[in-house]
Amino acid sequence: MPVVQKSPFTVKVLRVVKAIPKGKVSTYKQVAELSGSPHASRGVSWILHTCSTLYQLPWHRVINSKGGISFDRKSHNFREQKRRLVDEKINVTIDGFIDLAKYQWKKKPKKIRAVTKDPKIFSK
DNA sequence: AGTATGACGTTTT
DNA sequence: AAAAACGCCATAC
Repeated sequence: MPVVQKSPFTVKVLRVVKAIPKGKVSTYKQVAELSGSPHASRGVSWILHTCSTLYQLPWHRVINSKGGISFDRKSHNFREQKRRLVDEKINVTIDGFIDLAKYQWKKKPKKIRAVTKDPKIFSK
């Protein structure tokens, strides 16, 4: 059994994954980006592979960028992931695809402001 | 220190 | 349009 040591990257990934709200999904790529290494999607998958049970992660909410489950359709993992998603009221096709436009988690859009500070801008 | 492995993603055939 | 090639990154050994 691989012993899991927490590197800074690992810690971030765990934090991000745990932050995915129920009923939403994210992608390996998105998790990598939010963890500060935009091209580490493979690293993310590896961490999920090794740490998901140990840290009780909502690993099922992480799918690939095509919006699909990255397991073989006949595998036990596939069925389990699909079941857990459906349990959260997420629509999953028979082939394990999810509508990203509908279910993808959008992280806080960070309030925009400032431009509206001065009312004169709007008075033409 | 170098090679191998992934639940990936993108580009090129 | 499907498949292969290529790039990428963190970790294991």
